[in-house]
Amino acid sequence: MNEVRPRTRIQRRNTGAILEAALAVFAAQGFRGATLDQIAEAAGLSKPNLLYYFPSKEAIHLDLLTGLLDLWLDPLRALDPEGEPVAEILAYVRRKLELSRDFPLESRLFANEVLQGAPRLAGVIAGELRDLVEAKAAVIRRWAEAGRIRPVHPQHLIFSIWALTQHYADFEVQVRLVLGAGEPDPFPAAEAHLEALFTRLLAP
Amino acid sequence: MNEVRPRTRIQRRNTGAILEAALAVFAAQGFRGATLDQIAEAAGLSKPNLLYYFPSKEAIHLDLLTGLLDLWLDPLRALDPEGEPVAEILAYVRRKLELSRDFPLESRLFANEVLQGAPRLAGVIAGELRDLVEAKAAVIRRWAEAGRIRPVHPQHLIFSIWALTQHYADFEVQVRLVLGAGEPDPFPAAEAHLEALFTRLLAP
DNA sequence: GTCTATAGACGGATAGAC
DNA sequence: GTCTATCCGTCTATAGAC
Repeated sequence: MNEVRPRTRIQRRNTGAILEAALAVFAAQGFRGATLDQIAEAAGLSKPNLLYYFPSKEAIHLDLLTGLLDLWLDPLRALDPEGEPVAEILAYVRRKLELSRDFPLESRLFANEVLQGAPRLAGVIAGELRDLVEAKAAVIRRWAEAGRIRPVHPQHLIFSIWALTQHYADFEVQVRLVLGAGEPDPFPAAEAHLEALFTRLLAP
Repeated sequence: MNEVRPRTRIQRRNTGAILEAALAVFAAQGFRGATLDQIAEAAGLSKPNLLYYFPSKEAIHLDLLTGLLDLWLDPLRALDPEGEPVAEILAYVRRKLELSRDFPLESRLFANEVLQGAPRLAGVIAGELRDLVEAKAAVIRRWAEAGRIRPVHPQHLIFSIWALTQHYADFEVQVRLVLGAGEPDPFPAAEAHLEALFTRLLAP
């Protein structure tokens, strides 16, 4: 199921180029919309050569998704129960927005997958992700009960953070078109806006 | 480019069945992922018969997208410059969340399209939608300047409303899996959460 | 209006030479 | 490891009988 173990320099370079090319194509077209021709072209390889490194289109896609998960969950993992509540949540928002800015393709790959029913990620979402959210929701609930933040539904607070930050990656085209040519980089204003939003929501 | 004009009852029934079936399939699989076989099957027609009513797969998709636009923009159009600011914005949030609850397929059709670069909607987004947002942003800005709501970036406020409400349709699978079987309908809690969020953000 | 049959193009994957 | 050639399945769309 997995790619050729990259022992040599050439193998490392080629599997890397394939994954990078595939990320761009899958993010822009979805799994079924992407073709091996496009990926091979973008990676600078022939189609059969690409299939020398990965056994199938599905295998490339799965490799990308699984490789993505840690990047995606780390910011939430870093939420520190011992920290100052509002500052911790604002830092989480900031880290998540940075992911949208620096890894928009990864965000869109993930969005494509969930949007189409998460056929390959349902297990991880119902397992690993759910457990992590549960744990951090408990932290947020304790903060609220201690009066250190205003009362809030913990899970829906987390959904809000995901929705608001990922929107700037997943709907980037719409954001830019609606703002127009005047404001080329929407992220600074987005960061200020989200900081104000969550501060007013949470600060007791 | 368009479908057979539905003069007879049979034609009206069949074009309706096709559009309904196509909405489900396009929403779940995206444009390229969807096949005419799936749509025909879901509509209870043969594939050639389907192509008697619409000239091409593309034409069905375009019909759905254009038909969707009014439904999608009406809640924002209804934002009343003469109303009470916080109540008006909360009502907009509520209407938008109702769309996510009652028309999740439409939301996912739209999300698929924007996510993949809005190839067919870029014109409308940069034109009609941008103008509408511009106009309503001006209203919000005046409210803020008059001290009737707290100062806020109008466009990013609107993006926030889109992101938060559409998340419950577009990422519905993830929301349900993370919440688990305990809470079968996430919408009541979502509505309460969003009402609190925007009230605290905006109430002066 | 609806069907069977099929054309014609494309996409994933493999064979086999080098 | 990389290539050319190609197999085979699937997909959109059309032809043509009824």
